[in-house]
Amino acid sequence: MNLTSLIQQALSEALHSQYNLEIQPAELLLQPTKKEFEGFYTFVTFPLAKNLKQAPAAIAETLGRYVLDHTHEVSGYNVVQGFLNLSIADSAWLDTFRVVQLPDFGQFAPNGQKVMVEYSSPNTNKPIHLGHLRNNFLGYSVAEILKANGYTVLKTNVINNRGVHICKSMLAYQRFGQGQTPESTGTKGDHLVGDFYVKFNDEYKAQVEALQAQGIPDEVAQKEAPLMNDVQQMLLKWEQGDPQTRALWELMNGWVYAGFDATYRKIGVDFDKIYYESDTYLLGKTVIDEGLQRGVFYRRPDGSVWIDLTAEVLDEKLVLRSDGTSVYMTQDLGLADRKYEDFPMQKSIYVVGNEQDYYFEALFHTLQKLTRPYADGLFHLSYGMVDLPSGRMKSREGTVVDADDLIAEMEETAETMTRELGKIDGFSDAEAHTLYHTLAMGALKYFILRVDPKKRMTFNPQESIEFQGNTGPFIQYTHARISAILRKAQQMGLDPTPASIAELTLHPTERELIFVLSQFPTRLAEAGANYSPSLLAQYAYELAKAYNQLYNEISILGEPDAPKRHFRVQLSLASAQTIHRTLKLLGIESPERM
RNA sequence: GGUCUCAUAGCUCAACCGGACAGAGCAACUGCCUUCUAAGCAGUAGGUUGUGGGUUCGAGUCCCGCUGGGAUCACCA
Repeated sequence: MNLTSLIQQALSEALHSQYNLEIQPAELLLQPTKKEFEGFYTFVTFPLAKNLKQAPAAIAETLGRYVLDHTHEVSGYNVVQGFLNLSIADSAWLDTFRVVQLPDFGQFAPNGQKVMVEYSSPNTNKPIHLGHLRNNFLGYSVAEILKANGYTVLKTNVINNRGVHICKSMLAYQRFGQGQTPESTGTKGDHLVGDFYVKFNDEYKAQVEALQAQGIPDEVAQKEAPLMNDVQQMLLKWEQGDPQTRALWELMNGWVYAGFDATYRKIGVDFDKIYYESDTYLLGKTVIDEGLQRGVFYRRPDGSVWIDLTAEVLDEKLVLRSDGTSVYMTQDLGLADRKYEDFPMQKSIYVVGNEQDYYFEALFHTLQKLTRPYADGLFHLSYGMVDLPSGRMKSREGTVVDADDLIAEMEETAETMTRELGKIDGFSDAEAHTLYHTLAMGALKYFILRVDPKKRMTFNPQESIEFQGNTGPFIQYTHARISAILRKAQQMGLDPTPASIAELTLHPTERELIFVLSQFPTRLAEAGANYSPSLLAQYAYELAKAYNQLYNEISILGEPDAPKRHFRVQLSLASAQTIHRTLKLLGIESPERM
């Protein structure tokens, strides 16, 4: 039993014996004691005052007395108004530490539940940019966190590889591509295709302006521009399976996939299953028929199909166009069924920006009305947009921060700083470059993941490459620092593996560190329940901080007393391992040296 | 206009069912490397939590109003 539940148990008994009050231990909430007070755990007695008809301080005093007398883990208490602060005996801290050292500490047993996490879901026209990075980092981390919480997780990626937008790139390539390839131009495939998408928009804009100059009104000009007609033609050909169109489509998509793969590998995210929209976009039509038959949907005179969600405080939503072609909703209905066939899950998480809150609400309500067995487990992990200090990223204004560029820049910074600090003595070139990449990704991922996913965030390129303070590299540094100590300990013949620990008097920083270490499972569970990597990012920071405080106050290898020295080496090992595990759940690597 | 959402130190972020004097980092200023990695540690300064009410032992947190951002409400994807 861990310390928290032990104390809850004791308090529950105290309430029973002193006040004849029955409260379940788990309902007696403890909070960490504020630093300015003595103690580690605080129990608030205000809520009990009315019930027990006694002053909060008196209740705290009574409970404190009882717990101190009956629980040997509690070594003291003090009362401030209605706050009961409990101090913990060193022997109890050592017991706690023994649990922390166990190999399965913080590893939740399989819970038999399946969860699908869909994330990334790019569009094959656009190389990955900063906004996508938040999606990728979040999705990956949430999936890993859920695994650690005992779920069986399937990571999926739905690639939006068809439609008008793709035809735009294809058309521009046909007209202006001159047979270029990623190889011939030395450009990553996704960037090459993205360039043609931009090219299309430029040419199209020019045509529209030319028409406007002839006095043709805006809307007409936009529709009548020859390029737009050509795109519609091409889309039609694609849908009819025209071999030439399909061949070009496959060629260009192939380049994009290769480019995405390279980026995914670089940022360290992966998927168990990839869905291509070209394979699934027709699936929804049978769902439409089913919905019509069951009266969930209705058809308007023009042939379009709708669902009435006004009772859900939404609106009437179109689910199929009057010409019988799919809208987004149509596809997602079909895909939802397909996902469940492939992986019968209890939960299905869609990692998508909060601009689509309304859409997902409508989608989920629709699936509810269709009484899908998985409908209750659907969850939209809605995250806030990433702003630049100058405001929102706008592709039209060229203010989009490209992921590949950003990472390259951060690697350069990492290299500069590492060299300045003279930290690469004894590194081979390859090792040094691995380190720069590890640090760059650590800085970037931590910078993005430490913010509550639900909140909109500002990405300041200057601050994201800071390596000091509350940053990824600070935590990585702590890991490297501990690794150095462990290497030295090994040379000295000190065995860091868990062994019997003598009864010791602990230093305050040791107690604090054990306390933080012991919190790992709780924090992991919270992060899982809230789908929030930021909780773990914060935890990693607290842990690194606690270790560094200890490091500065007491000597580890220089400790003359052998049992103490041995204990501190073990404490160091447990700290390094827990930092490593926490960072791993965030998708961040822990270097041995830096 | 309807709906949703956000507003905390100069900047970027915290604050677990409502709990103690609202915490970190950056930036500014002070100290600490002949001892395990100073990408570190310790400290100073910085706040009427946008604003006005309400609920209660207690409100950054819950409710209502106001102000100011953002998103969304397509037979676009």
